[in-house]
Amino acid sequence: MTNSRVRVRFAPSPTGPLHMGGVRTALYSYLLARKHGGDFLLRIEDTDQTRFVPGAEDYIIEALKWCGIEPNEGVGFGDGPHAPYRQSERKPMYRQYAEQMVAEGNAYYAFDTPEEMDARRKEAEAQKQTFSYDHSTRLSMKNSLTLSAEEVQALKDKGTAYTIRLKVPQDQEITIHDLIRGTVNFHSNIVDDKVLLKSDGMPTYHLAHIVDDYLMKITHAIRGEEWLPSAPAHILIYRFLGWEKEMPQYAHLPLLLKPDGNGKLSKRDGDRLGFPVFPLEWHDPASKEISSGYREKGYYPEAFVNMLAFLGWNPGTEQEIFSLEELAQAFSFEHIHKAGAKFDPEKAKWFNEQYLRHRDSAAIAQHIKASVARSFGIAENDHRLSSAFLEKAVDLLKPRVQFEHEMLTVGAYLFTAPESYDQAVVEKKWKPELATFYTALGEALNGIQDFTAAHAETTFKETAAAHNIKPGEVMQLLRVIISGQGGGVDMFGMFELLGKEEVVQRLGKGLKAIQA
RNA sequence: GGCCCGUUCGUCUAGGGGUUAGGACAUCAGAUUUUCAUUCUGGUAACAGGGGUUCGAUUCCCCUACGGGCUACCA
Repeated sequence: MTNSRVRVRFAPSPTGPLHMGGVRTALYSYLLARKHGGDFLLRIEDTDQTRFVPGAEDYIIEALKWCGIEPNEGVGFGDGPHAPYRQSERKPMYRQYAEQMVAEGNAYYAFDTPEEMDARRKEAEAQKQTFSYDHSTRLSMKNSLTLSAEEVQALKDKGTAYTIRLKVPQDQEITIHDLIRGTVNFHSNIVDDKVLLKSDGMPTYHLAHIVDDYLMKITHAIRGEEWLPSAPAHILIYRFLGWEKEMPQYAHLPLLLKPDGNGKLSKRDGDRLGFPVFPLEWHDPASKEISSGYREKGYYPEAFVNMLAFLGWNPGTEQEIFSLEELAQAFSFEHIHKAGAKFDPEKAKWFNEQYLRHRDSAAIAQHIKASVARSFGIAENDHRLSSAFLEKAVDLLKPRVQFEHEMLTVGAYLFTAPESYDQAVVEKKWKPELATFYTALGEALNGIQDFTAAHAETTFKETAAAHNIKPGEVMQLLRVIISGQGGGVDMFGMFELLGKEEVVQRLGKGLKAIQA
């Protein structure tokens, strides 16, 4: 195992949209593969036909693409040497391994019907116990352990539905070596006889993932902590199949927890607390319900991935901003925290803010151009849509927002003249005798040849001085007159951006509105 | 209930037998910006509890408490 090529798989079930915890699992898997120059593959675990959700598989593929964590092998990514990568299409491959275990006495046929199982469970429940199909009960059930070979054959010939169950040996210590948790011991008596092959002929997760990991030469299996309790059964299956030496190294990741209270992060928490739990917006085909996504909320995929990487992992240094490539280099299991991490939506926003700050203004300008045009009804040839104008606006707005789309709301006054003026400021700062000053200022501004921020500021100060007015007395109201708001971007920078005509025009209009 | 995993500031975490227990988010205060935001500076704030082991435990061991996961012919 040590010398073989690193091959890591991400194996989600297409039962709905991939949630951010799943994306994190995919990310860590990708990072590990990338770090070692190995393979990262996507396998779709669709063995439960009753839970199939249309669109879920495409969603998973699109989400991985958006995040930039693309498999180099598997469903949606050109398949590869081990095709097919969809377990439903691999159905014929699994049975023989289950049968092999039956033949060798490590598994058995079970003919118990769902109704019979239910009855047993209810019975146990009545006595405040939990029914478990295991060493203690298997001899009281209807299976090839309790039935004669002839009876079993007769049942099978009749077409009676049956499952194949793992025959867990008694009184054994099963040890698993987890990459994150170290050695974990289980007693075999508490491991139940898991179903390996369902009555519809499909394998369960337990059998399927092992057969596929073995066949696909997987070296590392990274999955959520919820799988730790079934890991001993998985070890047993590898052992019975004679594949223990080829068994991938398991890593059980801590869970993502809700921001408030306790418990694992769920879709509900997102709705309740107003943050996305899915990478992409999801339209549920059955309920028609829409769940928000990081992409649609305006997150950069790089920021989303960076944030996700830090939920349970750290580089051991104080650096927090990492590109995907840097993450791949720095990634290691030693730095994965063992406890679950409460998700903090505020920090997620902070990551986006960092990426926005460092993004090239020209790129942002280009990116928001269409929505600026749409939001403010600006025609294609208008100078406000020129890259020069947009870039300056972006520079002004950049330190004030966490998302690009906020520039349109926070900085609306840069694109369109105000319709109303902050009343509180007007009441506080307006005095009729100031009218002469503002009128004079308009004229002075209009006289500037080169209408730069610096010239506008000088003119403003000179005009104020000439009128015996301290800048502080008229500054904020001037801002309100031009932008409608008492606060905002650097004022003279805004003047330069808007240009002389616009500023003078807004000044005249604003003054009139205030005096009215 | 049983089994397993876990527990450092409000949150994400670093650290590790002897430290002023470090950083980030959030928060508070000051400076800058005559505003707001940015930026800068500073502050508040943590080793769950109890036993060991040890010259010395937050760090190692045990117990307790608390939290989480699992306990399906779901993954």
